[in-house]
Amino acid sequence: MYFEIEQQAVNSIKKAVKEFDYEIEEELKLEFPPNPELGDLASTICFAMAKKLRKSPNLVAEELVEKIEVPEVFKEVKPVGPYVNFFINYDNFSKTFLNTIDEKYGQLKKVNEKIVLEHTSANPNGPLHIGHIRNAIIGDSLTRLLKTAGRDVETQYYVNDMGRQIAMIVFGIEDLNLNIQNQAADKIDHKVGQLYFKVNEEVNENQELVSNVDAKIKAYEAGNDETLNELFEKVVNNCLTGVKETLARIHIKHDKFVWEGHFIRNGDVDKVVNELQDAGFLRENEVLYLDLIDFEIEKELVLRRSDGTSLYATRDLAYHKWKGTQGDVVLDVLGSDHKLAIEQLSKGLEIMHDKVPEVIFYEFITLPEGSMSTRKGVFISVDDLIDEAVKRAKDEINSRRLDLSDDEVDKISEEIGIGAIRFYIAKLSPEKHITFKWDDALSFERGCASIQYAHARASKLLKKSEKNISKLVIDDAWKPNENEKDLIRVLTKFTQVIEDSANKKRVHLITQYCQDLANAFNKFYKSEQVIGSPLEDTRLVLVEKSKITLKNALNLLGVSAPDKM
RNA sequence: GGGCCGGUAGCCUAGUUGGAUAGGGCGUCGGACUUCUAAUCCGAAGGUCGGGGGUUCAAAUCCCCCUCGGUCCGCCA
Repeated sequence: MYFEIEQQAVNSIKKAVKEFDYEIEEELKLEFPPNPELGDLASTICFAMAKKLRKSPNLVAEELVEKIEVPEVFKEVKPVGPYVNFFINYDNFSKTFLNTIDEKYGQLKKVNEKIVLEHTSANPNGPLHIGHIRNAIIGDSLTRLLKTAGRDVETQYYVNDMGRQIAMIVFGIEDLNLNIQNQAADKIDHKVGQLYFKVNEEVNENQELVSNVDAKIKAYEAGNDETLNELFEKVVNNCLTGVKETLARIHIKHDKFVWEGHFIRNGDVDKVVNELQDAGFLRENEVLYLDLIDFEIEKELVLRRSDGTSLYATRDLAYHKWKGTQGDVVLDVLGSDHKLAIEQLSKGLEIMHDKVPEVIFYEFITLPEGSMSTRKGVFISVDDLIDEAVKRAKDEINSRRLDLSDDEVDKISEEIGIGAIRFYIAKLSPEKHITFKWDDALSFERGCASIQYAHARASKLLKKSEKNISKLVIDDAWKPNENEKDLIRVLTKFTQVIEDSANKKRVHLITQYCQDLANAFNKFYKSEQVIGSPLEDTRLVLVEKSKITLKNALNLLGVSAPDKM
């Protein structure tokens, strides 16, 4: 519906512009004026026209507006300084618009584009910590956003089973007599992390052990020792089981888990090395490396160690080459510390004429004391973060509601706790560095809880009315008042916000929309009587449509919309 | 040393393809619960957009210098 009104406005401008000696070069885009008093849509075309016509933008705006035939949905079009502003006629428009909103509101038309999106991909050497969660939340929110914007998205978790970390753990089990199950922790991934930490301490004290770890890496890569292979796989699967549980709790599920070892066993890694060799970009100097000096990257990319084994980058190259065959776009969510690595990798892919990934980078989350490290055992796990969030939410509910059953309290505190975490991460633009503080992350004033609260209020109201919502009809004579108009105005923006955020691949724009929508709804709720008002049915429809939009908007962020709070 | 990212009210932050009074939130201060849940609403105070130069009719936004913080420059991943 929004796109249709925008189109009408654009057409009316285009038609009017024909009366001037001016060619429109680019596709006309409208924007939202900074506040509703200035209208609902605005065009900036007069700046460009002014240059060609050698008149002031303000004058052009006045002349242009005179030529514009006002389309029916608008009440008026007027020049405001250099802008041409359109005012929606809410008396006519509101009913038609609200009737277009159904459960699918926000879902845009399918576009023919398959995206392979890799996110999280944390090493399976311990539990997820709050550094990883930013990757997971950005990746998952982006997936939801892109799907809603009509793209076909497949998510992948790249499993680093061949790295030094897993070899360390296997070494700990085989040679240091450590056992995963004996570690002091509840969850299996935490047990793996504990064991990894212990092996690190041992190896740090006794550097000769490093060669034993190297031997494990080499043997696993060779792949002839069945028992060893099984042990590697068992360690990784153990850890992954715990990681998947954590992700599931914050509503994240990957379509595929792709093991890097796969690309060794199927020969893709060798093929990649050979292909680059044939292309003439490989040099040898004990190690085999990719020389990128011609591409203005001074740092060479090592593809084989002096003992012949491959490196992370080698396997990643094979993985990305394959990913390029699986979709139209390869999208990676990566910490900004990977910038150089991915640049090198992209050059490698370019040399092979393969698809180069598009990358969403995010800056680190650090603790006030400094950065986190699984190796040193210094981190806050996502499980601990969730537990704390849910606990705080529970205290909050218990202080407000005494009429709920224990089961209800548990369910709601889980929804609110998870929401607070996801919202906190999603609302910041990814290039912003975060110093983690509990109180910032877990705020229930405003923030996510107030949005969920708006939804709960809407639910309660609909239930309390005891009417058959699907049968309600909007009063033909309804002329929305200011609070109603403000709410409708925000509702119309939803599809535009989705399209815009999806094009920019920036999810934090959605959080602001959620906040705006909740604010508009809460204000309406506070100021206007619904049940018992002469406009009861009409307002109930408005409440229901707001509820749907709130729910769908929260869903883009992986946040659930409770019916009670 | 070089590359990349960030610095916006007491705190967190949006806006960075140049254009409307720099938009939110927290906190502070003052109001609103006999009325559909006050996790709410209304109002107010609070800004040298890190600093300095420059380009422009117009700069938080573009260019140059400086500064503070993060990060990368592994035969780690």
